[in-house]
Amino acid sequence: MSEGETMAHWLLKTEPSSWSWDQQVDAGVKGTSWNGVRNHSAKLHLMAMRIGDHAFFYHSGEGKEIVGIVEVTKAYYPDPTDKSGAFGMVDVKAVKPLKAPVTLQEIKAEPRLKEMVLVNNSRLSVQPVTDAEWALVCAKGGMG
DNA sequence: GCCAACGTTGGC
DNA sequence: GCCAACGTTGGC
Repeated sequence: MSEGETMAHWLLKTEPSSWSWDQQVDAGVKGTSWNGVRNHSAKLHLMAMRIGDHAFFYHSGEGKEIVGIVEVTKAYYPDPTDKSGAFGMVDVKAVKPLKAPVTLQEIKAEPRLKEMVLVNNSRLSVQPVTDAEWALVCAKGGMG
């Protein structure tokens, strides 16, 4: 990353029944590949991620809350589980859990977060998060 | 369990 | 290249 450049922030969504925060933590500092993305918008965001970027780890379905923060440890590369070769993935490792998970309900109740992709396009599995949104959610999560 | 939103597929 | 049908996601 070049001098003075701010790190981008993201949000990664997962069903805890298929991949949970606890599993991410168990994966340790080595991290794991964030595979299985099969959506072109999500792919573009994955491609824009760089090593060191941070992302919220969101549990959809059961929970519906941001539970932790992960860090990108490897930039976009081909996803071997995609036979077509069209999609790729990044590697992420768990950084830390939020002191208090921030629920979708809380996010929707906060006017300053009404532009969050999570609110407006909840189906997108890889989302950009603005610096302001990042700071607000961190504060709500006791990470201020 | 329902259904709206969205992406993908396939016939034309 | 359009669009209807279909499947999936995910909040409610």
